[in-house]
Amino acid sequence: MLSQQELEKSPLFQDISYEEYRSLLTCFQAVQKSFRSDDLIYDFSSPKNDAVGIVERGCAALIRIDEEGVATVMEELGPGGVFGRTLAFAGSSGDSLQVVCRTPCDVLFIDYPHILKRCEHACNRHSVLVQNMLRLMSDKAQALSQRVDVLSRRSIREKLLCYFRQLSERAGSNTFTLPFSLSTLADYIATDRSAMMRELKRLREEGVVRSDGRQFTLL
Amino acid sequence: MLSQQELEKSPLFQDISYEEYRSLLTCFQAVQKSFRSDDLIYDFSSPKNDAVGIVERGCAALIRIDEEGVATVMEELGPGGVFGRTLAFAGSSGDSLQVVCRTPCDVLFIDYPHILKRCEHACNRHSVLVQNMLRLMSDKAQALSQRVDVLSRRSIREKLLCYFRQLSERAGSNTFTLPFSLSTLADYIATDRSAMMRELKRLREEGVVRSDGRQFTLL
DNA sequence: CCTTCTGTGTTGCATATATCACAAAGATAT
DNA sequence: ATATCTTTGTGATATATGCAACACAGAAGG
Repeated sequence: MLSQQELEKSPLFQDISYEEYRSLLTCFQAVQKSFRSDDLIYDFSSPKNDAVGIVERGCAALIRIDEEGVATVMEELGPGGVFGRTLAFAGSSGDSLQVVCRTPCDVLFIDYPHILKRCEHACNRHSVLVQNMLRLMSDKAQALSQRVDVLSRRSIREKLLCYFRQLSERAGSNTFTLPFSLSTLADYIATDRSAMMRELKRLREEGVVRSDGRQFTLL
Repeated sequence: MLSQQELEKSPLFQDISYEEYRSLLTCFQAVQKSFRSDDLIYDFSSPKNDAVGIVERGCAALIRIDEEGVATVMEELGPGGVFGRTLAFAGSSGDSLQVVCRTPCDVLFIDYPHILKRCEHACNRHSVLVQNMLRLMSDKAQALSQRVDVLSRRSIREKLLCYFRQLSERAGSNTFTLPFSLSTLADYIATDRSAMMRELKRLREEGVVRSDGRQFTLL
């Protein structure tokens, strides 16, 4: 349950009053849970719940682990991040898909079909919520598009540069900070870490980028 | 302008009457246009319009062309397909992004911010439309997720198998048909065509798949 | 009919990338 | 402080992948 102050910051409950918020929680059979770092938030392999999760506070990550145990970061989920079976990955049967807590999190679970169904009460707050949800889904689609943009590049060099340009654009500056470690970055662009390090060194030597730890500058 | 019959099939205007539909078009300053094969539907490089396009009928494709002129299929857009600057690709400055007509198309262009803004009339049809739009965006997110799932695999072999499993699951059968040519498939999984053909041959030889033209069977 | 184009199938060769292995620096916990 | 991690950095080697080139079939179009 969010406090009144937290509610105002919530991307999902924007423009919704505290009273409306409370009645909506009931209406949608919503459940809010808190997690600590490294907690398992959600496991797609257990087919029990078809709920949708929305990150209200903190950070989480969607991880895929394939048959050989290789882990890949599929998505980074900040506040407003949405995840759920219905809107992700058929999940090639063999591998497991999990949402893992990065920093202490509040996550709201909602029965998604309930949102898409027309409310018999035709309640006004419902439609505001749907509108907010649409905003979140647009953001998600955009984030995924950018990911595809990076992954569809044909070499490590191009992948790195593409991702750097995205970060630089987001930061509004030539200098920016990686949201995760270099090891995770290799994972994110779906290549071998050592190969990526080599390419990174080359980029530095050629004067294309400058880097210090996780801080980078495009030249 | 859709006919009454077409309207019922439209994914965006589901549960909306013909009268409501007509008043919505005005309300959203929507414009419907028709295209023929190979027509350029939308170009992201021209920053004039921030509209969102929805494919009502026919098929289109979102194509990226990078500095060196290499084209990559970013998305296949069928009926219900959504595209627009706000919900895709920052587009690494250098390369151009276009939506191209595949089969004769009807496309509806809507001013997107207008949808996300709250309607001062609080009209009921508006909220139904938002709900339908949410459904479309969910579908889009799901499609993009699956694409990421494929692209994040580390070898051509794994990419192919992952994609095949998706198609097989979608078809509900071990046998399925590719939605496009083998050449385009290479493009879709972001690898070299000849390298893909080689891997495909190996898969056939090892008895992992059977294939005849665009028809495949997983064994 | 011939021409032109796109899709398919295959090969030799160069090289980018993965694999494995090791070492040092920082982080975290005991 | 010590031990145990993870992260970063680098190199030698094997291999997967990209590239260029060619041949053939079928479709589309004049």
